[in-house]
Amino acid sequence: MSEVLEKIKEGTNEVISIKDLKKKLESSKKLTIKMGIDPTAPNLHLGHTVLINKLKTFQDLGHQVIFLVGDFTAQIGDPSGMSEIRQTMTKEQIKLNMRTYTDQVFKILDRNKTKIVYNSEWLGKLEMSEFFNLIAKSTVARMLTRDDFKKRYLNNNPISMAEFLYPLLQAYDSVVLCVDIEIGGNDQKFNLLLGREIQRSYGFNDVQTVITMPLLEGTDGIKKMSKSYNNYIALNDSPKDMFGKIMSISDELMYKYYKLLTQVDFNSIKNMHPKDAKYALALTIVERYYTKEISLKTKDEFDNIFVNKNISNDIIKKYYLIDADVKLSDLIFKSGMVLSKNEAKRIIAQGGIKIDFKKVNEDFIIRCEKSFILQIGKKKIIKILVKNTN
RNA sequence: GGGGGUGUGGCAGAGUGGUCUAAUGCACCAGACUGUAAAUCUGGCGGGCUUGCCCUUCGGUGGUUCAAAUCCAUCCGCCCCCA
Repeated sequence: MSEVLEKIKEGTNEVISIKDLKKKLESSKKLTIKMGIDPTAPNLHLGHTVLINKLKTFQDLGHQVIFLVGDFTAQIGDPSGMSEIRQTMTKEQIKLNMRTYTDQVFKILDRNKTKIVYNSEWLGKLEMSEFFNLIAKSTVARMLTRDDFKKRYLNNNPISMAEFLYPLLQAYDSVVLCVDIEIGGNDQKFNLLLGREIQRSYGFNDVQTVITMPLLEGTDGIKKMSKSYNNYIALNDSPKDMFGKIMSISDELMYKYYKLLTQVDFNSIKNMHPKDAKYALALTIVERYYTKEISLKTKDEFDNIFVNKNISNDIIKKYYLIDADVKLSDLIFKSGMVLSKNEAKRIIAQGGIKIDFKKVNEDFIIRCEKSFILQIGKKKIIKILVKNTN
């Protein structure tokens, strides 16, 4: 039993409370574990996998895992950690995002053993009277104890009634689903704890155990991984992007990623050269979401491009040059790799353009004689194919 | 309902008639150095071209003025206090 408990506790930020959890595990009842994600972005990313992995632990122990898609709550917007009012999302946006979610989840969880639910199923049908019954169970003062609400309130920043009530809806999910354990990110702590209180108000004898997981920083190493900060590594990023993004993180962050995303023993990597350790991490992650073969191939490609400066045809984007004469800046703009011609000119002026691996300046004249490789900065590489006019 | 305040570039935040494409910081992009690291340094960071000029931007609209982010009117958003 203590072995199981250790396994569950591993990597968590907090378990509230351990005593609860122990009791539940000892009851040998099949427990219901919930984790919810609002489909506010089309992709799940590695940050989410920290939670999903923990869910997987419970699944492997034979418990019932519920993956909750917050299609209803997404319309309101979780205010957690937000310093400003959230844009509400339309049903269409949400639907679009939801479509890709479940497949991505099953890259980790067992499809046959996972229950997927959508909270619009019950929240969408909630009677006004029942809704008031719910919100009567908490108080304004209680809500304002939440740090981000308090900060916003003190800074005279707006808090909409909708987001103010959000935590109650999440708590209500736990009531409807009779959840024994809820898993969430560290920033979810308030919402998760409120779930306990609300369950109690609804007459639950045993309220949910709360497990919080540390937040995974994004590739910038500062903010939490999130679509809105554009610092994420998505589960359906191409192997090349996934590999590249991991290689570009700082060493310090790499060790955190090891801790939160892999089971690798720290002792086995601490003596490695950071670069090699990072290679190993990138390989591990890409392998998990693709295959070993793909991960190895991706590494080769990566080395080819960035170490050997040797680019093979099948790994770069292609662009067909049709016109006979094109200015360099126009070509760069037309290739779609920059947003404006001015930007193209700027990059040229700053020496950021290479053609066939040689730096070129603005006087460079493009000859429509043979195909060539165009590099814009370090990361954008495309091959320009000269269309044969005859 | 009454009173006060506020709205500036992706974000934060200066600017209260011309010198404003708008200080500064963050973010972002490029270069140098590297391990496509990080840190640091340098440059850039609205659009267009015939590179010197043109066009567009300070919540929206209208106005005053030779000249408006800045003044006036009006509308919209947001915050606070009183009820």
